[in-house]
Amino acid sequence: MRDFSDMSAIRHALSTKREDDFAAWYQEVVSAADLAEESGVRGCMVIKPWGYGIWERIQRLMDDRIKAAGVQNCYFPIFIPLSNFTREAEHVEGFAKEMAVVTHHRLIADGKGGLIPDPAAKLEEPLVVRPTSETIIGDAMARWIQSWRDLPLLTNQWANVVRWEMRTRMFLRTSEFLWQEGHTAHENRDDARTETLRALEMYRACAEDDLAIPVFAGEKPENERFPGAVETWSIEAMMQDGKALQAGTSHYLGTNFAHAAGIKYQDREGTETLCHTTSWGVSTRLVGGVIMTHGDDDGLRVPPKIAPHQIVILPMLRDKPEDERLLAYCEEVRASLAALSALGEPVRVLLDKRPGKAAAKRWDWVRKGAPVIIEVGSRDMEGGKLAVLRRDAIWNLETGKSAFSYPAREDFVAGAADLLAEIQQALYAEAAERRDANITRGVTSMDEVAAHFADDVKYPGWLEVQWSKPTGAALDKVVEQLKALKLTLRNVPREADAADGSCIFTGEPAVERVLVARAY
RNA sequence: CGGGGAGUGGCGCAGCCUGGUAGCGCAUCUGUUUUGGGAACAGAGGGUCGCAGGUUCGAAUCCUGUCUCCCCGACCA
Repeated sequence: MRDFSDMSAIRHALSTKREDDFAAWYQEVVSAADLAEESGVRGCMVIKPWGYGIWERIQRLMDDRIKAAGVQNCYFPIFIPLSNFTREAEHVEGFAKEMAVVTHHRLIADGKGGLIPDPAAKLEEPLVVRPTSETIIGDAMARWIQSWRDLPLLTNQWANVVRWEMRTRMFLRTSEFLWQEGHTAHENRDDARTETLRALEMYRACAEDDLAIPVFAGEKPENERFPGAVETWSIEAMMQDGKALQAGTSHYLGTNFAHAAGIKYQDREGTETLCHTTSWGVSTRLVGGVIMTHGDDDGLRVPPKIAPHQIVILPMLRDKPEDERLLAYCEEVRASLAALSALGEPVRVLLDKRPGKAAAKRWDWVRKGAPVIIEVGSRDMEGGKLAVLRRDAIWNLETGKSAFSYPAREDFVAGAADLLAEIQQALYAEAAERRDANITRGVTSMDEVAAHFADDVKYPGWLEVQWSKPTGAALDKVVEQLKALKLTLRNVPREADAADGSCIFTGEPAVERVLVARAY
């Protein structure tokens, strides 16, 4: 991994640099960019307006893609009867250890000023707070599908889910998180697999085009499969510390869940047949991915497509009567920018009229990562100019000062849409270049793997190795070997070259190339 | 869930070992002087020290329990 910067003389907006302590830096960004805060409830966070605004943008863009594919939104209950889970053995085993369970429906006074669950109000059957909704949506599908004419059934829901995680991190792994889960049912394997891959490519497009995060889309190895799935596919992104983040998953579930829930249809010949189902999801974890892909030592940098405010205007108020004229001028600038269209949508501009010095507010917006920050003083107003700061390049590396430019107002407005598109592209290019520079190919032995990931190697990045795709016990052995080095198998990228060597683990002829990395 | 660390004004911390009426920096508010780039000075407000018990004349400080956060591990689409 290349150096984050050689700008040691610069006074950055954060106190922790990525290079010094990436985990501490991450937490500082979450708090300094005003994204989220601890709630006092284990593993649960309060998502603040700027953080939620980014999530809402992601939601909007993803929802458009989902609907464009003909998938319809629904909403299913948060509570799932415990017995639903016992129908699919692997599924229950996969989630049993991390489920929150509701057992009572009433509280009574404990006589000591507190409240306890009323023993008389114990539920006949405990309700599980959904960790994912395959089982309850499967029930609905079984009711909704009778004929081949009812297929495919394409549904999605935006919801919160709860998984009682042992170790949590803001956005990356929280006990409760927000996500979308698509659930579809099809006539046959081919149709279901096509849908699984459609969703996967939708995630790739959203990650790369909207979040500016380059990803590898590919199939997960057998040991990483979703409980109950026949195939699990993922998009994998490289964070700035070289670790991998699984940013979205798409599963081909075969007939496993259809069998468990009785999702059947009469085919064209009148034969009762099990459906083939899929499920796919992305979550608020994507916000964590944005932070660790685009954040820098001054805070977050939000790609324009998902920035709640793409351009922020800061009037240099003096707390004097002439402020009014300046504000009126800034409002004109705001209106002319808001009338533009950039990246396919109206430009989102904020005129930040809060009292306070422009410089202080500027650093606020730098930490939050607004793509473009404009400062306007009375002299700018007289000269018809603006002071413009691009968040993706805020430092003049020669002077160590903020890299303001001072275009004429009309020129800036005329070029604003292009500027936002350029920033979106620049963030993607920077991330893609960094990722590609940190993937090593051609490693042919476990000794080389161990050396590559030795403790004194600061940014080992990822390996792409050839393997024979072992299964069962042979795969378990590989996983154990990698685990000793804190490594995991990520996925087999669809676009990877064909194998032409031997398996790095077994020595047998290789059949494909798989990514190996440390992971979140 | 195992090992380690931590919870004291909004934020960051000191005080705790060796109990004796709570302190610093930043932020906030007021005033003055400034101000084209993260202002200076002066003054003011704000905390039952995570929570619950216990020991004691007296607890931020000692003891027990508990909750939450951070790091390592186990676990984890």
